[in-house]
Amino acid sequence: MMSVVAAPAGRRERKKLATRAALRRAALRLALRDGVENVTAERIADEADVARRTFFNYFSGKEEALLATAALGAEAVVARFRARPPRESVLTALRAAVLEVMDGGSDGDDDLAGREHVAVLRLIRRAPSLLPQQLSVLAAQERALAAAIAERLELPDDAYARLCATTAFGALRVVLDRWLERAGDDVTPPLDVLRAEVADAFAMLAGGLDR
Amino acid sequence: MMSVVAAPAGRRERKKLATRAALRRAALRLALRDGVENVTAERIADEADVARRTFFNYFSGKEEALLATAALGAEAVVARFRARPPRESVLTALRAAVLEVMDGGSDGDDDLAGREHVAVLRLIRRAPSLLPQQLSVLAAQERALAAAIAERLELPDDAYARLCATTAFGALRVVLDRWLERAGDDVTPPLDVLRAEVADAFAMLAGGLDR
DNA sequence: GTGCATCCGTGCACGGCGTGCACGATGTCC
DNA sequence: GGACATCGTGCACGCCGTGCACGGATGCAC
Repeated sequence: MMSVVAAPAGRRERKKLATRAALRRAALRLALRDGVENVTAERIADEADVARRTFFNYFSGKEEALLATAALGAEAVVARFRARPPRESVLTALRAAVLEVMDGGSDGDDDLAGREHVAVLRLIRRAPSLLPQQLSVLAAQERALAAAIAERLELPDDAYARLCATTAFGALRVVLDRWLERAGDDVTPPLDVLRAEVADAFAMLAGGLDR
Repeated sequence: MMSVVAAPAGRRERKKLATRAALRRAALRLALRDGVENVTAERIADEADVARRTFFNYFSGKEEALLATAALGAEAVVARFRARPPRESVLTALRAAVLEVMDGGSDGDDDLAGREHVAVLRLIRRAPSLLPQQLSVLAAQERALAAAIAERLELPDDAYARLCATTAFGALRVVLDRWLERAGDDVTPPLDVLRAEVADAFAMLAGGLDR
């Protein structure tokens, strides 16, 4: 089974995809090796063997290049949600979608995408300069998720759909943040705990937050 | 009754506060007059009659200067929440805090702060470059709100407090966004509708989101 | 007030950023 | 294989954000 994105058609399209991916991974590699603050657009371009100007044809800045990896994860959640059977309630489908993505999304790549995503989240925690852009990425996916929820309910995009989408991604952000907080600098924090806390958070949302 | 911030003591402190406020309002004035994309750090500094270098002593960039106005609103919500009687449930106190801030927060200033805040929110809708920073401002206040919730419950800062804080600000963001969306370019959209939708959103959160 | 320590505003310089533009190279279509 | 669209690249420009050093204003103790 192929990834979430459709297969490219012509050679031109394939090369563009390859260049974009090369830049994205070059940015991640440099940030992990030298630290986020020492990454410049020029270095990323050199690492990917293209011109500085070309880098800016693909990304608006180093932050966007770094967070492109994180964006893939958020997009995957939306895609998985759309693939869930329509009989499930919204929150049930959302919880399942999140857990599927965490488990590697049935990619055969030894969950390489998942490891990269966790690495990016760690970078963000240490480099506050990336936080605004990450939140922006999530906000963009919130809109997509709200549209998907509205389709599922066969209702127009209303307050409920938007609220669900925002709340779901918000909960995900809180859970991941707390998970990374406790994990410190360990190589691989326990995944079971993460899964359990995701389930807990969604249960709170479903049952009502008031106390 | 004085504003949320404590009164300044020495002359030095007062001057700093005045300079910061002057820069903040200068930024807002320029953005409203010339458009966000035509605002530069140098113009803001000139408008406030200080050097460019001085501007950067107060704000890290034009976005932070513009969003300082919005940050005041978010901080006010947290402050009002802390002032609510501890007997109220978390969501009840939060809803009341939000509505209090919307009603001008008992400032005698003819709700000038409120008008400025709405103006900034309009700017953000038209200028996507401000969105990341706005979300970052909200995220910072989420932490403060989570701490306040934890204190109220006399519990350590746990998942519930964080989830409540994130969800509350998320709901507020969604409601405000939809409100501005429908209002278009009207001078002053109906406030009653906004109040009602805030109440609706908090009711959804309290009752549980699942469908 | 006088002296002193501290803090603040300012100018300068520098490297990085993001973009408009023009031109040559490469893929695409018939 | 020729016309056309698209992409990569170099160049130039203005803006950004910061380290540094210096002079003036402020606060404090006496």
